[in-house]
Amino acid sequence: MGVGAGGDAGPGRGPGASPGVGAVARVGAGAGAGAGAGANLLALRSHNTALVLDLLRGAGAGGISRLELAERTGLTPQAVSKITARLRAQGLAAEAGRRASTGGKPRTVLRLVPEAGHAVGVHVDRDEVRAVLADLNGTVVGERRGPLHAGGPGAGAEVVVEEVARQVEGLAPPVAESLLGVGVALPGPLDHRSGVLHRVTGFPQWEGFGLRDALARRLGVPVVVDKDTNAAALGLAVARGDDGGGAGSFAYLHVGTGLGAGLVIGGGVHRGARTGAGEFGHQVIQLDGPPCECGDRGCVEALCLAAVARGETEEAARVLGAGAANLVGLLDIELVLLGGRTVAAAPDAFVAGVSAVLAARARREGLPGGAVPVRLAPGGERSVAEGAAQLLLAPVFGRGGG
Amino acid sequence: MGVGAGGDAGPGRGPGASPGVGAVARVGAGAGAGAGAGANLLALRSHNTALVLDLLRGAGAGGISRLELAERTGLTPQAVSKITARLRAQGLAAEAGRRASTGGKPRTVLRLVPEAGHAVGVHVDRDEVRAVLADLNGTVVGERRGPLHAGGPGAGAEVVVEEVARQVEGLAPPVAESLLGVGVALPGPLDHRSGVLHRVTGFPQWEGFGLRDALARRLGVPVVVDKDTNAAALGLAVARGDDGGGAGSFAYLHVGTGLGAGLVIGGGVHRGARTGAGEFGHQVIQLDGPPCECGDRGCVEALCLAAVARGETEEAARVLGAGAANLVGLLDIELVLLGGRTVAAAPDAFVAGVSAVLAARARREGLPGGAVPVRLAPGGERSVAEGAAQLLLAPVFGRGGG
DNA sequence: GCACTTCGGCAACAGCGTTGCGAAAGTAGG
DNA sequence: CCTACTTTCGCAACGCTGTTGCCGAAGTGC
Repeated sequence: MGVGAGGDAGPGRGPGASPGVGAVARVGAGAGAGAGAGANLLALRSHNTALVLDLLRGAGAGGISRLELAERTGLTPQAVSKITARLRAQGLAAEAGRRASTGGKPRTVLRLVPEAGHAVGVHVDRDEVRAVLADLNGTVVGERRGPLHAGGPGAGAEVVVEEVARQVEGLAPPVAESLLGVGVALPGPLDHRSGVLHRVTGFPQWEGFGLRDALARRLGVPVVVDKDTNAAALGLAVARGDDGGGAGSFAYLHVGTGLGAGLVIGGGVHRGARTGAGEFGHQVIQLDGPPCECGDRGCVEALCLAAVARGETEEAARVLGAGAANLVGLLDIELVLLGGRTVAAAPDAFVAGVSAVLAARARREGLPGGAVPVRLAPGGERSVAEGAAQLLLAPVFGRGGG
Repeated sequence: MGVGAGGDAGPGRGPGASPGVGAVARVGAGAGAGAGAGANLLALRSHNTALVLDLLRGAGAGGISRLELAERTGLTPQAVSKITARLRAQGLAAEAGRRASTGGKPRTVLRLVPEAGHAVGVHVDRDEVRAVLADLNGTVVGERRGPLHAGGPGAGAEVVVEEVARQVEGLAPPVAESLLGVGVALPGPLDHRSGVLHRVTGFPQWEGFGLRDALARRLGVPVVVDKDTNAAALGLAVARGDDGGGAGSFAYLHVGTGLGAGLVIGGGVHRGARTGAGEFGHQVIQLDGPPCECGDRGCVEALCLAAVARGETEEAARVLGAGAANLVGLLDIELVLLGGRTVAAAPDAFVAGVSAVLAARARREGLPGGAVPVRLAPGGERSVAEGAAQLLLAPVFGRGGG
């Protein structure tokens, strides 16, 4: 029944209960990174179990029958029955009514039991810490906010650890069996794999701080850190659903006080060799153009934000569109999503402006399928925190990410 | 003993001999595209077998012992013994001497039997067709060249099919049991999945032609088509070896009569949603700059080639570097490789110029690890054809690509 | 010649998905 | 109400996977 968080992705919490979600989160058995990648039977089971869980989640409250699961996964109905029986025994799935009959025994509908697992997502912003408690569905079942006073010199990163820990403990007792861990999203470059911060924008004193391990020690649960744009992109990827296990790819472009991006390729966040991918803002689109804060010239961020400051929203959108077109051409993604405060101030203008650039590009190329669509990213101010929670939830459903 | 080519990736060739390489090439069991992605025992075996084959290939003539294979894959020695026994029975692997003893029984060294499988790689260029016959190691064991007279209007794509078929048949009888198939690399946009050409540069009359299926029908063996830059990048990825199963990522930038790129992420070629990724040349780095042939303005290709035409190699390299820096920032890749005739004309200048831009970027970022290295792509004029052969060989070793 | 170390295959095993088959639970028709 | 049919789904046996326990094979070192 219990959902022990295992000891995979961070410091464990002592001997957990029966093998639960944690054991599932491991594998992938796929072409991921890592050394060996040899797959054994446990890996096989974990992979298929995660696949089934992902479909159950995608089905939502409506549920999904065993035979549908079999069709979608390519597994035999009997294999699905075994897997779902295990999930029901673990409390992760449950029967939920039955479909209308088509002339025979009606299909039994299965659904995910969202309460079987939880994760905390924390959004550390410039002046605020926002934490949400999400269940397996990603539904927010608790929220807390608090100011962040770490701006002053001398106020080290420990202050942030303490503030984040306070918010987390206020949301969920760390001994709760269903707590998978805590995901923390914050701006600026950092190393996702090691959990070490690098020159986070606005907080120079955090350079080199090992936030993940410090917070994991403090809270006693697994912790994952990532860039805010990656968290937002992950949240959007989950929200989209993507065929259940699809190869969905899109770029989330965030225009706020800065300009960043989160890339989703094959259903998972693409982080790159040093987990620094997605640096969209300092893409040069105007050789020898106006200087940017980063020291280079003609960056998208500098051009776009300058246009915004001048009140020329159309020009800002055109610049953003040029950067997006470069990105689309290089990666051949399917969708561009726009978000952030600046976009929210004039959503239609930005969507139209970026769309126009991509449409012109598609016309020139003449490729079948038409232009890559541009849409406003759904979700409100809480979406980064929700995405941060998905940093822990997604692996349960086989969305390890790159 | 025989290595039937199975019937996976294209029209089969009738009932093959014993299950061989073809059966291995299928799976991945991973996070690839496709619908189901449910993994069964066959998928598991194929995955692990491909992994072992990849390590055997990477070990080269020196070979590798069973225990080393076990360490590298994470499998138990006994599992490796079973897998290698199967491979030896199929003729894909063989014992090759033994290591020096370390106080006990010396390890038996295993090696790949390259002659157990072959693939033909064809490079269709503007005025020439070049075909190579490669064994499992990728070693070229046969080569043919012939002129291509398809430029004239009216000369349809069938002429090319016939010319390619003639070269292939001259190299390898299509009934040879060890022939896995034919890979064809050609310039310009095309759909890798369906094998349909789109406006191949220089051959407008090929628009919409289903080259893959036409050639497969003509030859009776599986055919795969891809962009020339992707083929070259795949060849480079294989040549690098990459830890055996590593997450190697790099960009191959080709500067010839045009400017293209092949992206390797996670050891496989990244092709994107519509298999059109890697369009590096028409990345805009000079908003409202000089017009490009593509109809846009300020593309890298236009700027770079114009600088080359003016004799300003340094400026050309700087422009290329700016594009490469954008790419590195977006994807966080580990390496940039340069190739093509234009680069070959002044290799040091290009490598130095691109390096300088990336070094400056790394200095600004201040990230650990230093700048992304820039190197000249190894291999000569034959490398695209060799890479095209890898389109068939790579899947045998689990390098499906994205 | 003996003790020791290390490699690698044989045999038994647990666990995976698969297949064959039958019980359960509906609809359709008398 | 009863029967015939369809469809779902679980039990049991099966083949195959990697794993474990064990032992012979083949070296080194004393």
